[in-house]
Amino acid sequence: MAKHDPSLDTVFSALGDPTRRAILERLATGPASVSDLSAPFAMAMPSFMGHLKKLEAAGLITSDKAGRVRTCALVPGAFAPARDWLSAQKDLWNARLDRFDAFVTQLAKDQSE
Amino acid sequence: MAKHDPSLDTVFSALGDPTRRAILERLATGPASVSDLSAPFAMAMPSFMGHLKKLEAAGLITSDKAGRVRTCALVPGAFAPARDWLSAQKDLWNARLDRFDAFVTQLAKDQSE
DNA sequence: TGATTACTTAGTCACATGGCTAAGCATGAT
DNA sequence: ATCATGCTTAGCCATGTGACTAAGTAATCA
Repeated sequence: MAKHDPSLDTVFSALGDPTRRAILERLATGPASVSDLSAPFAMAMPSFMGHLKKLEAAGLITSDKAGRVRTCALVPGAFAPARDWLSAQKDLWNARLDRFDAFVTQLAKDQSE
Repeated sequence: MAKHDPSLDTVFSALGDPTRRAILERLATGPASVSDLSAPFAMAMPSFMGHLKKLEAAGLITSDKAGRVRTCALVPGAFAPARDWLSAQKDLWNARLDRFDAFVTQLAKDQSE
């Protein structure tokens, strides 16, 4: 496990906001323009752009401007570091359970001798 | 997928800080007291307690005070909501890929006719 | 009893976050 | 050429975050 992966900071922080998660859920079904994305949200454009900026800074989305329309899309595999950290955490936990189990087993064995 | 799960806010936000992730990694190997946990960090006690408070508020850890020592432990399965959201996101993405694939296949078929 | 330990509370501070309005500026439509 | 659209920039404001010091409290040790 990486000691202090700075990308996890931005990724997890970006995911910690419901607006941003909703944007990602929307983008999972396909690319969309900024105004299309912002339509469901009762929020001024600059505020909304701030969220997109964070998602892009975290590497979760890309955006490209054609004419006056900026189109956003998910970056495939961008969730991997987050998923991996959570998996590694789970593995650590299971390893601990195994050690604990071995300890208890040994204890029982010692007592029966 | 839950529409706006507020617990995801606190969980992901809690994970967005390297100090807090390090605390969780340490706790995955077993429970520890506050001062044991704080030892590796060059940080004043109240600052460190703030992190523990956030982890506990997010439901990721529990703590119990016995005498003057507060012992902290991981809450097993507390990562599940975060893992689930990421999985659901991956599924959405794969569903989109499938649709896209079907679309391309159909397109090729139409052209060949 | 008195000192030490292990938090805990209170208060301060700098900066980040998340929202807003107002105004600017290309691009595309008429 | 003019106007509407789709961002974009700039600036403001309230609140939240993460750090600190200093002082307080309760439990244990000598």
